[in-house]
Amino acid sequence: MTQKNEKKVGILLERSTRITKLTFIKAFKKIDADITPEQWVILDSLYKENGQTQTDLCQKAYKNKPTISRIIDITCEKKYTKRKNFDGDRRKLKIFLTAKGTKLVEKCAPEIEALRDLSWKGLSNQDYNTFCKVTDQLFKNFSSYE
Amino acid sequence: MTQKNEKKVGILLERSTRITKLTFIKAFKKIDADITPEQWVILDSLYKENGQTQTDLCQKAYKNKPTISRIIDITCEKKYTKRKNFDGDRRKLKIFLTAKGTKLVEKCAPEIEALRDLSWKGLSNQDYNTFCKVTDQLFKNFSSYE
DNA sequence: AAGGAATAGTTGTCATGACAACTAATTTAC
DNA sequence: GTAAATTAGTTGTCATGACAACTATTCCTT
Repeated sequence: MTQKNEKKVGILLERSTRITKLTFIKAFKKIDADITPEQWVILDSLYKENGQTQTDLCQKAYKNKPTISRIIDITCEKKYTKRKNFDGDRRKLKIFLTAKGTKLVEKCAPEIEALRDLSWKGLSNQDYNTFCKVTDQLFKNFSSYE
Repeated sequence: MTQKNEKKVGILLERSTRITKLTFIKAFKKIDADITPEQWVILDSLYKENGQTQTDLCQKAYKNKPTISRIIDITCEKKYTKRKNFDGDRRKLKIFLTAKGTKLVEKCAPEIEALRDLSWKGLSNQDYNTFCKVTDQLFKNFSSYE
């Protein structure tokens, strides 16, 4: 394991995550979409399944509740989403994409698709599968830390 | 490529990055070290090579200049680092670890080492190599976007 | 030598992410 | 039925990260 100890998982992940996010930022700017990568994650999730609770969104996006709440504040302000009461449980809210939000998602989808294609260029299905395996295992390994 | 398009690189990276960072936060708390993961990256870099410029640190950490400047503001306030003038170029500063900073790095090192070991548990050298290859390729792929 | 371009670092602003704490509502245990 | 525990979402605070803009300094071009 000595060879691996020369490489830090953190820096590899940070680097990749950062440039991925930066590239998404550029893409949105390129198509003149007023949205951040993080907001996109939420809107895209709602596009697939509209009317989710904030807790649903948290879990899907691996984000914490305060962060989700704040992102939704902003997407509501931009009129991309709307908060509605959840029938049967007064604590919960349902979050809906607006027509404006739906339009935006559809506008962005081709460019994001292109980004996805770009990201895996020069890599095989096997590479992808190993990447998934590694990220899953990292998640498991760190989930057990204390 | 249709299979891969079901999976988004962003979310995989985000998830892994987040839990990695969270685990580092827990580790520092566990050993009662007053430091964040991001600050650690800077201190560790200085431990290896003391007296670097901020730009050096930026490049090594894949962070932008304002962020580095702010992190160093805080590490200076905590007395872990000190800014000094760079002989021969009045624009530049050299950043040094203090004795307190050095002590902190040495205090943290075993736990961070243990985290490193934990992170790769259940994964092979081959997995690691593929992970590196994938993250490098992602970096390259996105660096070419526009 | 002079002026333009590039560089090092800083400041402002906004967004996101972590933790802690809180309120209100629901669920669980007795 | 009641009280304790848990849950959904919000607010506060601090740290980080992005972009834009800025000042001072150095480098490059003419």
